[in-house]
Amino acid sequence: MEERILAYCRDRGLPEPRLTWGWIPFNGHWGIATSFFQLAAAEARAGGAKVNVGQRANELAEEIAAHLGTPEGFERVEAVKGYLNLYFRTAEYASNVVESALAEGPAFGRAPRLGQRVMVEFSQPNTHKAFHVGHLRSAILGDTLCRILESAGYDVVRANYPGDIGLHVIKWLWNYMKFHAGEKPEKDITRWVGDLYAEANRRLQENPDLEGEVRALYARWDQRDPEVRKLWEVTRQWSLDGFTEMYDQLDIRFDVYYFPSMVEDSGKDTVDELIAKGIAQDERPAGPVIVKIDEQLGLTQEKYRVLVVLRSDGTALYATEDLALARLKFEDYPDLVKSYYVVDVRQSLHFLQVFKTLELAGYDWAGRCQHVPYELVTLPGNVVMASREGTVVLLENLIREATQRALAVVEEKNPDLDPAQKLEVAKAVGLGAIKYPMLARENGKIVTFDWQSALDFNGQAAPYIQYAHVRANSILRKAGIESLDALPPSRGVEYELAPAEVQLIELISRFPKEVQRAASELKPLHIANIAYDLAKTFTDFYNDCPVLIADEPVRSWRLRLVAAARQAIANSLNLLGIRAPEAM
RNA sequence: GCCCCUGUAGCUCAAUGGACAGAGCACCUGCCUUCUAAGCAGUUGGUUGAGAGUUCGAAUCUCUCCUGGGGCGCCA
Repeated sequence: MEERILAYCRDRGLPEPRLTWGWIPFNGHWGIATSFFQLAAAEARAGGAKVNVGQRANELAEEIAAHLGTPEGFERVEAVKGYLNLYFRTAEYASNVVESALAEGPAFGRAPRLGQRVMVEFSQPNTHKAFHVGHLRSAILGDTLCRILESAGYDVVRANYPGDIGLHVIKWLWNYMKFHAGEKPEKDITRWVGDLYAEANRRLQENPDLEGEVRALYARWDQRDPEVRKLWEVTRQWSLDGFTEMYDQLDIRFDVYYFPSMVEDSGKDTVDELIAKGIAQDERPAGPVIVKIDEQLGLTQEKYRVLVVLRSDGTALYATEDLALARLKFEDYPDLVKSYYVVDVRQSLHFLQVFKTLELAGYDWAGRCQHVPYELVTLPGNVVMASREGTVVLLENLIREATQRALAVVEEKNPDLDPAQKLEVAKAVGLGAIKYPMLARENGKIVTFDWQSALDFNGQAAPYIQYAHVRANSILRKAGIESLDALPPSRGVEYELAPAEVQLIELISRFPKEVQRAASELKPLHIANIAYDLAKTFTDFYNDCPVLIADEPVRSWRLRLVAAARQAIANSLNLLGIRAPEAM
């Protein structure tokens, strides 16, 4: 097609146009479009004469439309306001889209394997602390990115990096040894652990004299006191068990766990290496070990500034551990083409510094490390969630509340459902309602959490998309179609499609491209958008186009379309980590 | 002081540099004897923070301001 247009322009002595194709943005029309404003403008520049570009573009579009006639595979060609619109021969394309969605099934939208491995590190919760809604975004964003990258053809390693050492752990241990010795968590491990941490802080605030005891305990820790280390191991595991419960509920899993405690020593080795290479400057004991990155790079304007890689007392910092962790990841998986860090935006400079320092140290994989920043989840009034301030919404509470609320709605809407299924639906809906708002906005935008909108199951939200899936499923069930094999055979489209049908097919056809785009831009938002658009368009179809009572051949074709739409909706929900219930 | 992000309808957010800037929430008016009303239809609502520039064309790119948030040598 492009060839013919280019040839036409050559023949006419027109400048070579740069054609960019897009979809025709009108509902119910299916095809591709390009504009001739650029060509008209180029022509005007070359000619030097004053012309009305818009008008000339339309003339060109009309000329070319006339020249093309109606090419093979297209139904209609028209020129409108400077655009050349090529309408697909609907029947043929519609059939291709629906049949490929049905044939590929759960793999619809998935790209062929690339044979390339990437790692995504996400959800770095602190052991010995509460898990609250503020921690949820990294977990959900990271999980969804993994699903998207996997679908785009990558082999994905899902990594977690829980903070298992530091002052907060010592405070917790101190409180436990002094006031809770011998106690064990029963259920709600994470809540119990979090409460003890809050209690520790309260005690220390009420009686600052006790901080001496905490410092003493820290010293014992540093000297690797066996009793302290043992207790740390046991209690750390409690926390991790609690996290695992939480991740299970959220349908999130990990392939590998890294811990600061694993890389504390190797981090110090890395710092020694940096000093030996002359990259880091050792100012101990008067000062810390630092890397003057801008100076190393010969920059006159400050960009990377100075990274402190080791405290003056020789103890490790976050940066110390991150240097070693980055190495460890590439030791474990030397073939990583990318090593992503899903961490909040406040650490942008930190990662810029760490990765640049590793590059200075000569590690060629340093350029493959990439920070994927996201903004925080705050409470109304821009209040940051902090366990010490008590300004948190606990994840358990949110899940429980959302699930209960969803259960109440199911009871009301669909009382005949099997009780076990009601619970299933409540979980799917409750969790979907929690996840969707975290994914349906730019990573760099703050999510303000409030109970009312978190528990609103109406409108642009996961339950709406799930409901569209349920309706599609319901039609097929009533038609007696239990599996795809029971669908009427494919005979192509033998009637003129309604606008709602064309629109639905167009969206289904766009789904695989959106997966690619979401993967290359690392933006789950695109999937959240296409999922909602699919649901919305299916609902329009549902209202406009009866299926079960339609005459043949309409009925048979629409049943296949419904099955294809159900598949596309299910696949998009799956990428978001949201379950698609059969009924609700 | 330097750097990053952000600003779109009353609120929360969308929008490959392109056709009338779209949804949801909220408000108001209707629609269950038709494939599940967690739905649908309709009404109301905009000088895309301001100003300049690039471009045939700018919410989108550049510059200068302004608003809000964040970061900047021993916190994580």
